[in-house]
Amino acid sequence: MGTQSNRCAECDVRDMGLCGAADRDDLSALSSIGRRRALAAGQVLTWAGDDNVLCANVVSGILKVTASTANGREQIVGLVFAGDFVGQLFEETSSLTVTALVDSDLCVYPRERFERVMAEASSIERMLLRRTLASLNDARERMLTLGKRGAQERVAGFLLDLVDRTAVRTVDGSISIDVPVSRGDMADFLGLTIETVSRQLTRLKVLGAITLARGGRSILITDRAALEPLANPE
Amino acid sequence: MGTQSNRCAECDVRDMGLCGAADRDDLSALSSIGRRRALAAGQVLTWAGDDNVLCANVVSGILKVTASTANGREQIVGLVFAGDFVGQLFEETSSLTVTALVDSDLCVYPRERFERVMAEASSIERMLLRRTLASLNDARERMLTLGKRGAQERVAGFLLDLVDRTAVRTVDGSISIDVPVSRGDMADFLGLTIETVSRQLTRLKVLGAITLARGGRSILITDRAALEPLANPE
DNA sequence: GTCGCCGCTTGATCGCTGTCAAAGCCGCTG
DNA sequence: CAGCGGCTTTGACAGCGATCAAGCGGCGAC
Repeated sequence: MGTQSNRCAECDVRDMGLCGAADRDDLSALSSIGRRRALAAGQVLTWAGDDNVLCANVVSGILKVTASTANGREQIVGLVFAGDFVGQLFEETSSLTVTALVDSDLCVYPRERFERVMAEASSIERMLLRRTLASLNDARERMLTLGKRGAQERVAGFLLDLVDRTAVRTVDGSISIDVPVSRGDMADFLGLTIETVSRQLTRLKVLGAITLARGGRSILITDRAALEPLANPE
Repeated sequence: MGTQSNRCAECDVRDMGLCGAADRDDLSALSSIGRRRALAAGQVLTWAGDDNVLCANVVSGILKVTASTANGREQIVGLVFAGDFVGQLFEETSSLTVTALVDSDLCVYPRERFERVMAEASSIERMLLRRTLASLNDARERMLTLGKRGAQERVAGFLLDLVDRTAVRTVDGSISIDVPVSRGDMADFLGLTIETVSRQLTRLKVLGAITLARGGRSILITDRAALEPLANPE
């Protein structure tokens, strides 16, 4: 390890994200500048304010991207999953902090070299454009949530999003989901406080829509139909 | 008129935005599918939920891009100025409504044809990628505002942004800015209500940081230094 | 097993912002 | 010039979510 003996061909995300769209030549160009890197839960990849020297593809795990105000309040502005790309291309200094939420593996590139490779690799450029447009749509949907939705709608909507992303259907009609983040991260993501998130979850529990387990980290959706109108009330 | 007799070469935004980066061949390809279109203030270019058939470059004017919840609450998720591109590429149906805030001129393209032209025009693709990345950064900064900042910070910050974008310095130290939107739009943009925005503005007036004129549509920044800490408190 | 820590939950209270309502201001029309 | 209508401002009040402060519970260390 340490070298790029991990060729892209045997990468877990070979068919996902940027790499999935790259043709053979472009992929080998990418592969020559990438380095594998493991990040433990809680470790930071990039600090806001630092020189913006790297970007990466996520091979496994989940990262959070946070923005923060001058006086230290934090907002999660994006979650990054396996196959996703993370980094602020074309910016000299980074305004965002990127942190691993769970143990994660990345394929890290020097930002400027990545940009130069990409300029010659139109298949990669095209894919990145598509993904960036998709991220922009996500961001806009979340702006709507942060600007106009109440706490109950935010929490219920978040659970439904999680279901669509990582659902594990169980024997009876219920759906089990693992919440990959702490209550604090959930609150930062939703623009709420820990306490409000917790209260909304117990409200949902009392309503019979969900049950909590494993110290709140595992949620069983017992009545999805009840959740929908709470997330999107008439 | 009605034809593309308005060739790109004589366009007001020839050197801005997408067109500014396009090389000669790419530009003529683009020019052959674009049509000029004027939009009066208040007119809608695209409705959320409709088939997503077009995209455009803004030649002059200002548009707002809004997202809305099922029960009708609206959030402005972006403002589009001269030289900017607007439209949701690669989406079959649009989730956003685009409305002119002031009389505007656009260069409108059929979305799918634009995508096909772009696929052959890497200079355009590259420029669009850069702009989309910049929009994403904007969106994330705004998520921080919507999630974590108070009303005073939002309003003061909005004014400072306007100053940086469209300042008209006057004789004494003061700075005059035209607010291009109604109080209602300002509120939608900031995730507040009309009344809260109005109250914050009069608060700034009482503090001596600004004075209002023209029914609130023109704002004189009399003490920018006082505004900064209100927008970004320690 | 038991202790201690950390994250989650629950409770009480406060303040900000939204809501509802009315009045003011300005430009426009006739 | 008078009257009207839309936008803005101001006021009173209520509600939601933040804040402050205990409890609770699970998990690991010893």
